[in-house]
Amino acid sequence: MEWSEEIIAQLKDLWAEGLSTAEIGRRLSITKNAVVGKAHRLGLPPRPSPIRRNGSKPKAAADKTDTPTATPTAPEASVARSATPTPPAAQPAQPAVTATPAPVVAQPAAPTATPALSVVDDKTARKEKAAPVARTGTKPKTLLRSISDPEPQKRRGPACCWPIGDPGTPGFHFCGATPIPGKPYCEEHAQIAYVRLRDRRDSVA
DNA sequence: CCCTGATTCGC
DNA sequence: GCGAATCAGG
Repeated sequence: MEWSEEIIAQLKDLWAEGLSTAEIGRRLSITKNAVVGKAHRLGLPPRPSPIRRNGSKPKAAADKTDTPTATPTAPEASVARSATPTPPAAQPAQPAVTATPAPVVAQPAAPTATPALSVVDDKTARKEKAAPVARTGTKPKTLLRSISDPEPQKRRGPACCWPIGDPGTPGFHFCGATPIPGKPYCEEHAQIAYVRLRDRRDSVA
């Protein structure tokens, strides 16, 4: 895996967005393991992990240089590391949600120089069976983050909010095309935006 | 069973 | 450094 700056940037962004590792992986056309592994190496803030491995390892007992209980006066500043910008309506991305289409807030792989778009259908191959219609009540508005918005929205009509480029980058902007009624993305991007779960199990064998 | 993320370890 | 395998909790 060629972890270019762009990919890493996207990973970070997606990670910060609160997407699950598997979700990010799907979007970047990589495995969740790769995502997690890289995320850790990058020193990204760990997200609510359901577990905390600590028992003994049957595989290999990594005998480290014993860990003394040097407890260095651990502070308590550990507040909610999430501290998400909290978008207008929809939640950032609740990992707890199951069978959910791609979080509207999250920005998928930017079409610009991103293999995901070309390969995404490879593993995800959305059959378009279950229309990822926004959950009743959860109206995905055009939640723009605190990014530099050159043109907020000249037009009043809805615009595809598919992110082009990376947030924070000078050339960053949104698709802006006319979205599908009921969806925040245009038909083109809606296809790749809404990726249903339960699919990459069989791919890998 | 499904999902999730974390860690370990061979490469 | 990378990621599959594995572990582990909901």
